Amino acid sequence: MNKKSACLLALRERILSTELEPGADLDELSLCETYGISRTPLREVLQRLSGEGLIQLEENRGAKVASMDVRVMRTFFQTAPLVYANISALAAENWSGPQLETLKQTQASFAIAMRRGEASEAALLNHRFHAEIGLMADNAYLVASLNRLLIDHTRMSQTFYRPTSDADRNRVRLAIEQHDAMIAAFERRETALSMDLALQHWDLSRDQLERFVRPDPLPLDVHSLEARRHAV
Amino acid sequence: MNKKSACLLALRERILSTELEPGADLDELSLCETYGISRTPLREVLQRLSGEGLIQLEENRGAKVASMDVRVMRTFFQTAPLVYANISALAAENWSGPQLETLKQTQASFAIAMRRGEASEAALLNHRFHAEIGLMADNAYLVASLNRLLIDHTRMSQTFYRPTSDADRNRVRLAIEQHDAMIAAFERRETALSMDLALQHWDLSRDQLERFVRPDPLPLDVHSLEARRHAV
DNA sequence: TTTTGACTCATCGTATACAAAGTGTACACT
DNA sequence: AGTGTACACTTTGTATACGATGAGTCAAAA
Repeated sequence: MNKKSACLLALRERILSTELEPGADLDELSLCETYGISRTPLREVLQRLSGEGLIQLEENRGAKVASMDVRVMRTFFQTAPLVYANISALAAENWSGPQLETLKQTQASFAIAMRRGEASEAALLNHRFHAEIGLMADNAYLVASLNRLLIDHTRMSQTFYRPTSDADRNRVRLAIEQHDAMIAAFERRETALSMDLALQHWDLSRDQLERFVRPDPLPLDVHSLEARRHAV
Repeated sequence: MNKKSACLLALRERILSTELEPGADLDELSLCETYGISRTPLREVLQRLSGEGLIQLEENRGAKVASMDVRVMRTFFQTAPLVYANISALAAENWSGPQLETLKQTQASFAIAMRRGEASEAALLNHRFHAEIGLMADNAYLVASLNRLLIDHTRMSQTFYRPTSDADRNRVRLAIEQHDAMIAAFERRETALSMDLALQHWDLSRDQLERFVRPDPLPLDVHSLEARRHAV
């Protein structure tokens, strides 16, 4: 029971951090050994992960980490702003109890991880931040979409949290500021503003992600390569 | 493998048709007997159903059919038009291959079931109709929301397919016509029209569902009761 | 009479053993 | 030499037995 949920948590993180790469095969027996449980509970964990969209199960052919082909990318970019904006507005409207406090703590941890350069940790905490906004929205239907989006978003954004230039570092700082602005908007229950901030946040993220999907073309000659080197 | 998926299908239908009522406890052993499989595969089926949002699993406390309390209703009515409209537009844009043909067949079966007064069958075929539109939309993210919505929608609309008045029968006929109009719009890839038709379809459905959620108040005195009887 | 505690029983969770399916390799035949 | 088939091995699927947890009941004490 405890080991099983530990296994579930661990596999989730390993998939989200792309330590287990999209499309990778998962071997039941070795996973059993790793997490010290037997096949029955492990298979239940796999069923759960499959339900969350993190892995894909094929009859008599084991489990694979959910793939991220180019076809789904398009729909990702198409769908994300709609869902993020609405979830954000709903969160401002519906959050209750200690949820905002929890969100603030996650944001604090996120900022720290970022400052320390712990890239994977930062990506997971960013994931958690947005998942918690989903909980605040209190809309089981839309959250289903949100969680699917966040899986791919987190996996794609791995590089984002390993900034290699000042421009990148600025973008990361802006992202953190946007999180703070969102928290403030939620606190005041400013629905329209929350929606707007979510869209701004998305714009930033999208620019970064598109670079991941469609990286800068390789330099054509030595001169542009040199120019590039100084720019970075 | 065959018996297992049969069990999955059957349980899905029994839940959607509210033969298994929201909140009902599910006993593993009796389900094993019913479907002729042992507990291990049955539990995997339950995990799957849980992933789809049809049942809820509680640690050491078995499985319950997903409940439908009033709190989620509100978010249902809030969310449905957004998702249905967008799914419909995407379906018009993205359907491919034999999907439209399949949809037409489902619609035909639906109309027949309706004409024959097979209420449960009609509700399930209506569910399938909209689930197929989800597949046509080809957007894994939004479809996650759609499927959650359809679960509750189908369960709530059980009464809809048992029309008891001429007015109700007219509404059902209109619903069937709207399905046909949607198919035509998809066929011509008319995105905007498809979205509009989905919203019209939703309006019709919403009126009916609200009656289910908030039924007409009981008559206050004998006179209004009498008037009511003639109206219906 | 009510409340609390222990005991029993039903039900859930896990491990292991066995059966089935799929895959890869080696050998033979064309 | 290339292809096809058969056999063995790896991996997945299922059943069953046993251990653990929670719920219900009965009795005893306050």
